[in-house]
Amino acid sequence: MTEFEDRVTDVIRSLQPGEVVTYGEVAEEAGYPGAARAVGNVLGKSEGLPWWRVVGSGGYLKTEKRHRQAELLEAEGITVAGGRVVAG
DNA sequence: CCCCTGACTAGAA
DNA sequence: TTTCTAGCCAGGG
Repeated sequence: MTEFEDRVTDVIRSLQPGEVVTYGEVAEEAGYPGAARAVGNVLGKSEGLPWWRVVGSGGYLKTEKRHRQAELLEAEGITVAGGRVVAG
């Protein structure tokens, strides 16, 4: 477990139900601005994390599990349409 | 160290 | 709107 993974996992685990952030925001909060890609890698490697609360730029669901992600997000009161999170 | 890949992002054509 | 390029960080060969 690297410090990077430690930071990223900590940030993601601190997310509350209904809270959605982007890979870039997670990377920035973790102290690694620009490491959005590495954030995605950590999400895929780590387990037991609310990965569905992390989306792409603009709220777009980029993952292969976007269908599952949409269901999980809607289960938390978040609306997903057109493959992206609807803000409002 | 160098090269390629990946759940990324912003800018330009 | 779609396609391509440049930048960022981490991991494996």
